[in-house]
Amino acid sequence: MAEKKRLLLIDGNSVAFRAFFAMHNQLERFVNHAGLHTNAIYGFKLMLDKILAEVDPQNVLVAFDAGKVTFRTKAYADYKGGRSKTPGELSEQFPYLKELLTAYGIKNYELPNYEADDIIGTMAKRAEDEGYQVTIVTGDRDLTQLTTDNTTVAVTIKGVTEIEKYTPEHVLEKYGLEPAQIIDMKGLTGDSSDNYPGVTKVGEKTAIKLLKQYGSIEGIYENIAEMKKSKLKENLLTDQELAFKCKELATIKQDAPVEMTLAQTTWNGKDHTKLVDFFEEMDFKSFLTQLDAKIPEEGEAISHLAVTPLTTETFAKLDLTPDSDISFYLELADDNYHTADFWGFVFKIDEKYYASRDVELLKEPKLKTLLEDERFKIDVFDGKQTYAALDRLGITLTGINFDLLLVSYLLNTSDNSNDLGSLAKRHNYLDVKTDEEVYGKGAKKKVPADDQLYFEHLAHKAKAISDLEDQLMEELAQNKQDELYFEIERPLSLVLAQMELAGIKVDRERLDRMQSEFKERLSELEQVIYQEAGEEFNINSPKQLGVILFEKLKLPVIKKTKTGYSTAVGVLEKLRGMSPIIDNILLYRQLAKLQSTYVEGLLKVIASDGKVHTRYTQTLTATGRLSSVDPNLQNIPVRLEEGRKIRQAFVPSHPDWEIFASDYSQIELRVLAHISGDEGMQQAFREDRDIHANTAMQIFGLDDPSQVTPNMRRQAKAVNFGIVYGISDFGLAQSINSTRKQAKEFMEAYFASFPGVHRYMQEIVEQAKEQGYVETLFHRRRYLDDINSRNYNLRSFAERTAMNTPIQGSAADIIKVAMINMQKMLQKEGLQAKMLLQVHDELIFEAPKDEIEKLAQLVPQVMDSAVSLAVPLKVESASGKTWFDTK
DNA sequence: AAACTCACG
DNA sequence: ACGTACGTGAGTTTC
Repeated sequence: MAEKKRLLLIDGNSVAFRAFFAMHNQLERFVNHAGLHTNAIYGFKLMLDKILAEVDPQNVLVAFDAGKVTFRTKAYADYKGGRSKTPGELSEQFPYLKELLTAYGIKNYELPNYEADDIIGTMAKRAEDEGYQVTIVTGDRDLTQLTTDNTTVAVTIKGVTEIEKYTPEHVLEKYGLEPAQIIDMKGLTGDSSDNYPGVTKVGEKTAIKLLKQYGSIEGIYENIAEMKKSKLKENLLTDQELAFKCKELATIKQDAPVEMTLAQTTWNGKDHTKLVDFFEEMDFKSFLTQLDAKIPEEGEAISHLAVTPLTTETFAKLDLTPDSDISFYLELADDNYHTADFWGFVFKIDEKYYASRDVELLKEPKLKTLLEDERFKIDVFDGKQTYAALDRLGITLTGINFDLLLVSYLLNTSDNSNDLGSLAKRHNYLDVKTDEEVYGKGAKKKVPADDQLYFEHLAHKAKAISDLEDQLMEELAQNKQDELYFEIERPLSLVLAQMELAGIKVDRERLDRMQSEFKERLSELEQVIYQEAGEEFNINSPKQLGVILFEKLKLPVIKKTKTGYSTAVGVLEKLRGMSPIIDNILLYRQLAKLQSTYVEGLLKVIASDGKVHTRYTQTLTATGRLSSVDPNLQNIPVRLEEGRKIRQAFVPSHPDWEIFASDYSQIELRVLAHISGDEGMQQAFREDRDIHANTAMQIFGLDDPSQVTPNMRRQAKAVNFGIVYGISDFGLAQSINSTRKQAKEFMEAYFASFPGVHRYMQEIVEQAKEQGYVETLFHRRRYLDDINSRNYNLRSFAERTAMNTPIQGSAADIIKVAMINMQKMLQKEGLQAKMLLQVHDELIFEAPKDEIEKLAQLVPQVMDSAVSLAVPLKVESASGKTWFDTK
C-alpha cells in the first residue's frame, strides 16, 4: 500500500501564546534592533522545525483566529469574556509570525466569525476524506476531540518543542474517554479560560465518571430520573441548559465555510533568501549561522577536513610553538575512563589536524612534552576524563586552558549531556556528529574501521572545541562566571581526578564475610515470610508482594502507585502490628538492599589494586553538587547501624594508616543565615546554639532551651529542612506525619520568628521570575524555565527550586573551594595524607597515623576559612581504623 | 526502558 | 481543582 499523504495543521494563536509564555522569562533578551519583541517568533520557529522534521508533510496550514467576534460570542455573550488582554509584547509579533511562515513557504489562513479551531477541524475532516494522515499542533487540549485513527493531535507541553501526541488510544488511556466524549466533558466541567461555567461542582473526575456510565451529556439526562438523590443530581438538573450550551460551545466545527482548498496548502519547502532576510530583521544570529552551516551541502552533511594520520614518521611535520592554538581529544571505548579501551586521539594544532588510533604514540617525547609542559595551552572536552585517562599512560596532562564540557555546564547547569556532538548542537554548532551517529549504540557500538571516516569525526570534535571557545568564554564573562571557572571548577577537575585515581581501599574479606552472613539471614527470613504468607512468592517484586499483603492478607491499602499498590517503607510502617509479616518484610528489604547494592555491588567494582575508583560527575547536577558513579560512594549507609557496618570495609591503603573525616556542621542552614541576612538566625549560629532546638523555641514560643522536648526538636528539625527545600505545607505535613493545617501553622510561626528568611524566600522567587534564573554565592547559575508557567505544579516546583538552589548550590561552592585549598595545603605541608572522598558536606582522607594530629588541626582550618560568611562555619572531625570508625 | 524502592546529603 | 518537599545513583522486576 502506498504511503498516505500527510497534512500538518497548526493552531497559530495557541502555539504563539505557548511560545510567548514559555520564553516569557527571556522576554527582554529577545528584542531586535528595532525594539520588536521576538521571543514568540523564536519559539514558534523552533517548534516548526521540529514538527516539520518529524511529520515531513506534503501539505501545511497555519490557522489563526480572525478577531474577537465569532459565532460563539453571538451564541453566548460571555464567551472568552474576562480573559486578560493579549500582551502588547505578543500582539506586535503576529504580523512577523506571518512573515516567518511566508519565508517557510507555509500558508496561513483566518476566517471571520470563526476560531482557528474550526478552520483546523474543517480542514482535518476534508483531508481525512481525501485519505490523508493529519497531524494537528496546538497548545489547547480541547482539540483532542478531533483525534481519530487518521488524525493525531500534538499538544505542546513544557515550552513548545516538547509535545504530547494524542491518538484515540492515548485519549482513552488518559481520560478513559473516546475523543468524541471530550466535548461532553467540557460541557460538564466548563472552561474557565474560555469563561463558560458548565455544571456547578463538576470537575474532570466527576465528569469522566458520569460519561463512563452514560456515554454523553444526552445520555446523562435521559437517565437522570434513575439517579439517586444527591447534590450532584440537583446540580445537574439546575444547570441542564448550561451543560448543553457549553457542549455546543466546546464543539469544534468541521463544516466551516473555509475557502482555502487542500491543494492550496501544498508545501514546497522554505525560501532560503526570504529566510535569511527575515532572520536578519529579527537579529536571529544563531539561526543565520545554522543556515550558513547547512548551505554547503543540502541536508545534514558535514564539511570535510583534511587529517594527517600521525605516525612516528609524520612527527617531523608537527610545527609547534607555545603560541600554537592546540586542541586535544582522547577517544575512549566507553565512559568509564579508568578502565575503558583507548580508541585513539586527535590534535588540532593551529589549522592542522593529526590523528591516530595508537595512543602509545603519546608517550613519544615530542607529544608527551606537548601534553605535560605547562607552556602549551591545551583546549579539551572534559579535562578530568582526559587527565585521568592519560595518567594510565604515564602522562600528566598540564596546561588545560578551555574545557568545553565544563564551561558549557557552567553556562547552563541544566544542559548536562556529555556527548560532544549534542552539546555543540545546543550552542548552534552543527558541524560535528554525535558519537551515536558515528559509533552506534549499545552492543553495536564500535570504532569505525575506515580511517578517513573515523579521523574526520575526531577532527571535527577538535575543531568544535576550538571553534566554540571564543563564544562560550565570552558568555562566561558576561555571566560573571570567569572566577567560578578559573578559580573553582577548572582547578577542581584536577583535584577530583587525583582523588579518583587515588581510590579507596576495600577490605574484600570483610565484604565476603558479610555476604555469607546476609545470605544466611535472608534465606531464613524468606522461609518465615513464605510461611506467614502461606505461599512462596518473590518478595522483591512489589507487584507480587502487593497481592499477598492487600488481597490475600486483606491489609488496608494506604497508598497506590500509578500501576498498583505501594509497598514502600512508609506504607509498611503504617501496617506494622497488623501482621507479623510486615516486620519481617521490612527487615528482608533492608538486608536485601545491603546485600545487592553494597556488599555485592562493591565487590563487583574492586579494581586489581584492591581499591574502588569512583568517578565524580562534575557536570551533571542542576545545583552544582557533585555526584559519584561506578560505584556511588556518596550513599554508603550510615543511618542504620546494620548498614553502617558496610563502612568497616573501607580501609586505609597502607598498614598503620588511618581514615580521617571532617564534615561541615549545618552548612546549608548557615548559608541560609548568611544569604537571607536574618539577624536572629545569624545570632544563633554566632552563639553556636543547637539550631533545631533554637528553631523549636521560636516556633513554640518557649523562652528557655530546657522547655524543648525531643518531639518539639524533631518537628523543628523537619521545619528547618522544609525551609531549605523551599517549603510547602503539604510536604512538611508529610514529613512530620501531621496535618496540612498544623504544618501551615508551623510555617507561619517560623516566618514570624525569622522575618529575614521570609523576606529572602519572597525576594528570591521574585528575582527568579524577573531574570529567569537564580545564582549561588559564586555565580553558579540555574535557569528556571517554568518559573512563570501557568501550570501550578510546574510553577510551584520552580519556585521551590528557586529557594533551594542558592542554598544547596552555595554549600557546594564552598566545599569545592575547600577541596582545592586542601589539596594545595597537603602539598605545601609535604604530607603523605591523601584526600579520597567528598560526600557533599564532608571530606574523607587517609593518612599515616602520625599525620592524623596535624590533619585534625589543618583540615577544619582550611574548610572553615574557604569563604567568609556573616556566620562562622563549623567543622567536626574524627578518625579511625576504618571509615566506620570516623564517628 | 520504565517503574518501584531505597541508600546518601 | 490540583498534587509537591531539594539534590543524587543503583538494584530488581516487569513490560
